[in-house]
Amino acid sequence: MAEATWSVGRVAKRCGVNVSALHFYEQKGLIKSWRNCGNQRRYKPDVLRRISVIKAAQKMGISLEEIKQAFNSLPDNRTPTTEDWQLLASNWQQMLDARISYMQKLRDDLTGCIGCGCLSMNSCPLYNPDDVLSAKGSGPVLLDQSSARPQT
Amino acid sequence: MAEATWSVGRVAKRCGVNVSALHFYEQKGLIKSWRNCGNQRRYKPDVLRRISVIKAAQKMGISLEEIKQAFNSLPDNRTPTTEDWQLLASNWQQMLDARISYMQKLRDDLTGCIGCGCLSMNSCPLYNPDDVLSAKGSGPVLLDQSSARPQT
DNA sequence: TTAAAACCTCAAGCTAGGTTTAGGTAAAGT
DNA sequence: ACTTTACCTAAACCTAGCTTGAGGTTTTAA
Repeated sequence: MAEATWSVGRVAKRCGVNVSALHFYEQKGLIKSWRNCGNQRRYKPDVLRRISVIKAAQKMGISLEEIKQAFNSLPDNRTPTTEDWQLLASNWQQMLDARISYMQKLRDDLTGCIGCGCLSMNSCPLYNPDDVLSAKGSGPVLLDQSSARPQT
Repeated sequence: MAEATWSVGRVAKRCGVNVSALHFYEQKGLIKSWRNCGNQRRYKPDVLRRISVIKAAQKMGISLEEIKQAFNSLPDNRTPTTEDWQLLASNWQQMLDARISYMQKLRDDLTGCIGCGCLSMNSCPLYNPDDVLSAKGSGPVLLDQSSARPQT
């Protein structure tokens, strides 16, 4: 059985994040801790899963705010079960599927459009901002693609 | 034939971006202009395509810096041809394909892992930061997913 | 001809997702 | 006992990708 209580440094090391990131997540309400008699943070083991999920979700382009929302669907009074986590995951899977199709459409548009003569500026997705392509802000952050790129 | 010269406001309106964004892109070296006698920016029509490409590329998670690099492969002395643009596009397509596979792997990992019992913490991709999943920074920005999400 | 709309520059501000620094306390190893 | 390591808080700083504001000029429309 895993140990019942974790210090911030151990959690950080185990999860491959900085202590400062854990402070940050706590401040944003994504994880919780209690304090020992010397005011140091102590964590229940399930914080490890939370952090793993945070990191995985970020790679899917999900913002901390959205992750927080999703975490709100987890039970407050008990350690989340397998089913709790799977429910959460299934929502994200739908989103991922949507995102994947979107990327595929983008790739196809790129193929069809980027080099087109654009005889018809009114119908070209590249030229027309009001298309599916239009953006309102600078969306979520995606993946570290170092693994998927030739070089950086 | 399209008009031979564009003001910043007209370009902005046509492309669905703010004037401030055009200033910004110019400052970053992504687009060029010359000035009229009253010091106002004037653009050649091919700036429209550049901006469209910038916006499309951003939706694919490509940073302005990377877009700038790609633009460096375009000819300096003449308006880029269809072939010039297609060469640029084909590189990005490969990257997009890689990114799509990565997302698919993530989705599968999520399915397999998020709710697992994690009897084996040493082999679970979600628990182990040194996996493919590991990130060094907060990668490129992806897509406005407003169109691909249930609600926001 | 005059007023409004568009343009200019430069600097500061904003959001996300953290990191860094400073100054101080607690816990652990020797 | 003492020294090192870990931890604490608060505030400042960082990058990307812009936007906003201030103060002034140019173009355009009536």
